[in-house]
Amino acid sequence: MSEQDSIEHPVSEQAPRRKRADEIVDAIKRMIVEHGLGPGDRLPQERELLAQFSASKGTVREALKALEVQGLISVRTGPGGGAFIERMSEGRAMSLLSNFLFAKKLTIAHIYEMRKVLEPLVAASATPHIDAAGVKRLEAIISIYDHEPADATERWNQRMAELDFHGVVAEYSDNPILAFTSRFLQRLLKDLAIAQDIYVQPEPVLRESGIRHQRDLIAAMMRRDAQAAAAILAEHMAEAEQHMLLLQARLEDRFLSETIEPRKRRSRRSAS
Amino acid sequence: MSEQDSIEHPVSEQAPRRKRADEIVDAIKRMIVEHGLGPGDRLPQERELLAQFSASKGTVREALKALEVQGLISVRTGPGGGAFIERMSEGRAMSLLSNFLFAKKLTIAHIYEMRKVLEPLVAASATPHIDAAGVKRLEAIISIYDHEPADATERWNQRMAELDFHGVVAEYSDNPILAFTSRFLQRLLKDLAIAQDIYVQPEPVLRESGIRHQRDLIAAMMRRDAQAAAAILAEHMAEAEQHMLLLQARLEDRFLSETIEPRKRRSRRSAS
DNA sequence: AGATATTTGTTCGTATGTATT
DNA sequence: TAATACATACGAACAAATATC
Repeated sequence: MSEQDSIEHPVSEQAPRRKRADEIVDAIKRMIVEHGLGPGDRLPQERELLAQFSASKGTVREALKALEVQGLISVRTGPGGGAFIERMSEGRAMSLLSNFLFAKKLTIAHIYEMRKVLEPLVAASATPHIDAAGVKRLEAIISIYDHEPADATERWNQRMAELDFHGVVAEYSDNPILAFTSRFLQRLLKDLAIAQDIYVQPEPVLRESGIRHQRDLIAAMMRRDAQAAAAILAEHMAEAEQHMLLLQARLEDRFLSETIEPRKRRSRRSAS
Repeated sequence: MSEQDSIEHPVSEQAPRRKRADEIVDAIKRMIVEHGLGPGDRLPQERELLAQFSASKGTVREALKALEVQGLISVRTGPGGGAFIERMSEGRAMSLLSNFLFAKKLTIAHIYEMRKVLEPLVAASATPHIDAAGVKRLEAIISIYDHEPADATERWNQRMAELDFHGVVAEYSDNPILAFTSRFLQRLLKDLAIAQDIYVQPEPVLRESGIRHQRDLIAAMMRRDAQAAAAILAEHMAEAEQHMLLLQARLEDRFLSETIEPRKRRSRRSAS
């Protein structure tokens, strides 16, 4: 059942004896596309599904749970309730993806390697579509961090807002996969443990420079100059990367000097 | 249960009455991290979980199903069987993500907008790590399409192999998120309906040029010239994009001329 | 190869919870 | 408030898969 999603190569690899629940998952998926069901439409209720697949409640329920986790349906109780087609939220997609990347050890360098080339693209593709409301939102976000933070908490909030700034820009991109990737990278930065350490460090001079870049960006977008917008973001990203890597290096130095043993093994434990 | 994954804003929105099965999902997740369980380690068996959560079999099975769909565990029957920690496969991660992007209407232009900047990056980051075995694999792939295809099927296989070429290069990148994104874009191209139409069209001169680029790339990587590798791929991608957009335009022309009505809504679905 | 023990997979009947009217 | 329509949860019994001897 590893790759039962989407349409795969019909290699017909001698039927690995699928489980009933997984068959039902696929059957319901087919039902959805065949009947052209869209968000908000309702599937047959449990009773009917039981009859249709001649399966028991528990089994059908397992199948529905699987679809729910994939973000394809949501289930409501009560009269008129049942399973309804959903469109997967971006947040859920990101959570699912995070589970995959959790094992791989991502670094700030990895993330910025992509942001350096993607954020300029995002800015350029958002430029034709930004409007007054968008500009207003961007300026509201800037106002969160246009002043010295009072304490560590505010400092942290300011760093999060800086990332949100780029998230809002991405909302105006007409490229869905680019916008998603950009925002996902922002979320990874928020989650990365090392980044979290960095975000509570006082920053040297980056803030003024960052804000200047962002105001320049807004101006460029308002005069529909996509090329300029991209150039500004390229510079901004290069600067941010430098800054993050520098702080990271400092943190690691401090960590090493505080540590006695050079390598402290993180012994995975087994329950067997 | 929309966003119970990872740490979300603790807005404390008055306990939306979580479902038992979802509570168990979270409890097991916590159990995994607290005990530091890694791939291959086994969870307690159903019987024990029933006791531990004092829940019924159906309920814990629902929870296990949810974890299974998320790629976190897999369940085996028989003696010594049970639920085992898995590391999510790339294929599964891509399937999950596809479900999210399915609703958005992606175009070839969207995908190549990203590939143009990402593939050069991939090539550069793979350059220090490619080895003789990798070069051999790449050359084997090239040999699939270094000649005129005999029929439509072979033509299609050749186009798939061209995409696989870049997938293999990505395997040697040291940037996990970059490699994943690159390979995901390749998969999207394989799946995109329009792209599938294009791939059965005879190509004009692109093949020789593409193969030349790829041989140049191999040479650049072997002499560890990351910058040259990136430059070659930038050119290659620009050419491929041109080619795809041109063929797409031709297909659309043909489609329009065959159609009586100027705008024939491409209704994804009929039955509703 | 076959028997057996172990563990998940499925079913059925029933009871409880929840939202609509 | 009560009736209704639906999902949610429980428990016991049985079926199927698989490792071990």
